[in-house]
Amino acid sequence: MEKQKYTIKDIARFAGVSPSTVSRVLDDNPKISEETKETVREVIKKYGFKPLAAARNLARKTTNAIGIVIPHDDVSIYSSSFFHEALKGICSRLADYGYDVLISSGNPTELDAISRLISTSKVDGIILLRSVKDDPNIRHLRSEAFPFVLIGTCLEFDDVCCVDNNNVAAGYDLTEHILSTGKKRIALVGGSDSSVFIIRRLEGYKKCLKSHGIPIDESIIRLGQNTEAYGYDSMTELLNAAAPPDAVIIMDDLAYIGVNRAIVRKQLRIPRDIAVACINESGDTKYAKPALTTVSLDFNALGSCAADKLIGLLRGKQPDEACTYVKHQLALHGSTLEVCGNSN
Amino acid sequence: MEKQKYTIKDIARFAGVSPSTVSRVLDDNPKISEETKETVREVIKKYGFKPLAAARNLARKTTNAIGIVIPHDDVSIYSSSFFHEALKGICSRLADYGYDVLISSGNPTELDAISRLISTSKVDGIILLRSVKDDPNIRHLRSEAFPFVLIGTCLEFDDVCCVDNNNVAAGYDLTEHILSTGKKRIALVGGSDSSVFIIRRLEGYKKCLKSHGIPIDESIIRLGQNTEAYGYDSMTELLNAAAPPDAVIIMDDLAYIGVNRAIVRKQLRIPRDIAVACINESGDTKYAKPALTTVSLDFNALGSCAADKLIGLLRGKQPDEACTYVKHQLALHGSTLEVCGNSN
DNA sequence: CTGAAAGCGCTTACAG
DNA sequence: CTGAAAGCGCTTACAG
Repeated sequence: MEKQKYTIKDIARFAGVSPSTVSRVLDDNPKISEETKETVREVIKKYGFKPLAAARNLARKTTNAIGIVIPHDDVSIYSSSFFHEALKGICSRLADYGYDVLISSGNPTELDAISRLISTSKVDGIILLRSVKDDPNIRHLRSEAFPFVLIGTCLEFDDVCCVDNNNVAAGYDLTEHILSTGKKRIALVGGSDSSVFIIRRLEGYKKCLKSHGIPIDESIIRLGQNTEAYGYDSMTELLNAAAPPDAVIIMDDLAYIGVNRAIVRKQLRIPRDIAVACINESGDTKYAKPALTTVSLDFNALGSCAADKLIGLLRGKQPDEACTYVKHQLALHGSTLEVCGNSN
Repeated sequence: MEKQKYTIKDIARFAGVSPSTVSRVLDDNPKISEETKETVREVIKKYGFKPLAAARNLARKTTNAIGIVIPHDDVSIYSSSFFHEALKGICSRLADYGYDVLISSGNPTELDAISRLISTSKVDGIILLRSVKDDPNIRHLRSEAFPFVLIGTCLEFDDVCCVDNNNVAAGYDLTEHILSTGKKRIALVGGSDSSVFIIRRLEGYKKCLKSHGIPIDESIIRLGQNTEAYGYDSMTELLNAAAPPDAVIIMDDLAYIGVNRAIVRKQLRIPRDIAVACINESGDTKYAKPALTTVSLDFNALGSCAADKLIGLLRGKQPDEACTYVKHQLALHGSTLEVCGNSN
């Protein structure tokens, strides 16, 4: 288990140059002649030499790592594939830049984890996987002037670097599509209205109705929780009302199962009696029959884009815009389109 | 943004001792007098001094970090809360030991990520979040004699350090409970029979039937995939058969929705016509009506236990047993017990 | 119980 | 274009 077999000195000796030169070759320093580089590279390769991170970091006074804190209390953030996908996007992009990703469980709170990461100078920057209203983590990071990027949207400060789905556009596009199929009365179900992303999807929905001259009926907007139970109860109420909707947009994936159950129970046909669409597809929505029209959100891209942006910050590049939007995809299927047979 | 304000030299000067002494106080070295410790600690606290990790690691020739690789292709591993919970367990326990957790996306393969972690000596050990049959990762780690712990069970080598749920017991206990309610014909649905944990749950089921003198009917065992579609199709077939089961155990959470849909469609009463139970509860199973009897698996404990075990290995402690089992919990509810009203 | 000194394996002005 | 030397901030035999 001799981990670090060779040091830069060994390589220098083998290659007949000085350690300084080896170091520069490692860095691809343009001042070194191609000839020397070739020789040294061969030796490096031959012996499988890898510079020791700790030594390099100490000499450079950098950590070459960024930190991530695991949210610990919020089921909705990881119950879909968000957490896993975003993490993957972050890690693989940062690996390209040669950065490590340090992950810390927010113990006892996320703020503690963040303070620890900063004060022990273990990371050069932080990626936040979510934010809440009046977020203490963001406040702390700002007050420390510590480089960070938020995945999500920050309502309080408009200079916070963030990467997000364009939730306004997602809400708008889906509404637009459903209207184009001839439906007139689109209900909204599921997702907490204290979540920023839900608020923004709602915004897009309203904007679209307005632009079509359709009045907004608050009685068919049911934002509460992203759970099956909430979806079932809300949808049941809506369907039992005097003027039931002819379409429903589910605002987040987990509510879908409940909404669908309410519809099945009423023995309604999808999409004839009621069109169904969902923002944020997931395991739950994948096997719907008829296939479910969704807005699919690319969480992996969210992660890699956040990584890009943070690296930019660390290199002193001021971002073009504080918030970068990642493209979403409208996936049109039988639940809003009268095409394939209903094989329930 | 002056991250590292003070060095050990500064603290030594302020405290009127040598850097060596400060270092020893940091380590709580027993040879240092309590008096000196007190003084130095106060200074450390006063200036908020934290030793620079890179310097410490270089001097100690250790990384104080362990690595984790994100599985990238297997939906079933993270679609439940497994990934998130296990990660949390690992991180918070390792933080207690003062270890960092480095996370790497398996890019392009997990094996690449592992090789990278080892060859750049960025971590002292690795925790594997899963294994497959004839696992190349395990083979590589073994051949390098690199310390690692597997979350799961390794069938090939019995000296591999692992932490797992006792899936045999889980299958056994649940079967036992259902038999105790008077049911006789228990079907098994969902979960891939190439997964080790499914194989072991099956083993427990068979063992229990055997011990009760009940013959095993392979025709009511449907192991294939952990998906809603597979659950629905299998359950439908089972219910349409000449001798339908009077109970069903769903072998993994994602198949539950489909199984339930098949039962609802047949308008069967739960548990009177058919008792339903599921191994591994999740978001999908939480809102069932009547409430679902489940074996709940503590993924967080799996993570923290794996952390304990790896730290043990790194400290040269040979583990008492290669495989440690984490306790599961049988949660008995209306889906197998004739108690609460059916509010479906 | 404590300190002076060497060393961990790199990087980087500085000099040539 | 390259090398010698100092330094990054710790730890740890060694000596007392």
